[in-house]
Amino acid sequence: MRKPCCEKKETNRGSWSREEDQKLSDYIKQHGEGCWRSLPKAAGLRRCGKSCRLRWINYLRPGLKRGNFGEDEEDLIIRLHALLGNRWSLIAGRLPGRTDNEVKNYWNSHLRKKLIQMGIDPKKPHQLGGRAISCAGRPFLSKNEAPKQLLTIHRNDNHQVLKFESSLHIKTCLPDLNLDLTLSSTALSTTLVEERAS
DNA sequence: AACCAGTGCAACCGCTTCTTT
DNA sequence: TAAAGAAGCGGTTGCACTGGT
Repeated sequence: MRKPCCEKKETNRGSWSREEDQKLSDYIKQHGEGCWRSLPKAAGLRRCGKSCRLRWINYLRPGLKRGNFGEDEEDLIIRLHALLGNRWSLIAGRLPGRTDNEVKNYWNSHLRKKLIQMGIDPKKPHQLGGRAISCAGRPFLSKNEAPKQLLTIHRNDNHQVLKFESSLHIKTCLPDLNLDLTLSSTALSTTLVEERAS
């Protein structure tokens, strides 16, 4: 059996106070991130290391964008979700200033409903040439699989074929889903080309 | 004004993955 | 190679807030 990451009876739970935020920010600014397990004690916080990490990553880290998602961000999330499934941290990694928790919450509270209203079942696979790119949250890429290098894109009247390395071919059949993707093994940069059906 | 239901989001939990020994 | 510990991740929960009655 693994030991718990902290003694629950000795730690605060629930919402963070300003003082706690300040202590955490100050400590990380001074010593940098890392060693979350020992951080609470060193920073004088009665919190679990996990809790500190979450608080820093999601709310205190500099450069975070707060507030409403833009239309371009929404589109990007929808497309990346179709491609990657519920891999929120990967999706958030493509949205500067957004966190995985924020993207996940936004998907669950806004985008899922929006898709349903549009007649798209977010749980059902987006059919891409008979190959599901995501199904019930499962991505077409396996969990340990690095994004493939996109080699070519062929466009036809109402679909496009994305040709990846290792002979992974994807045909998009959704008329309003026009992707211009550039994928590499180290980073996935995505440029979206809006060609919505008028 | 009080109550209730719905919603959104911050935080927690437990499992998985990664790293170190 | 295996085991143990740390970090990361996604699902879920709980609570504050809001709008309707």
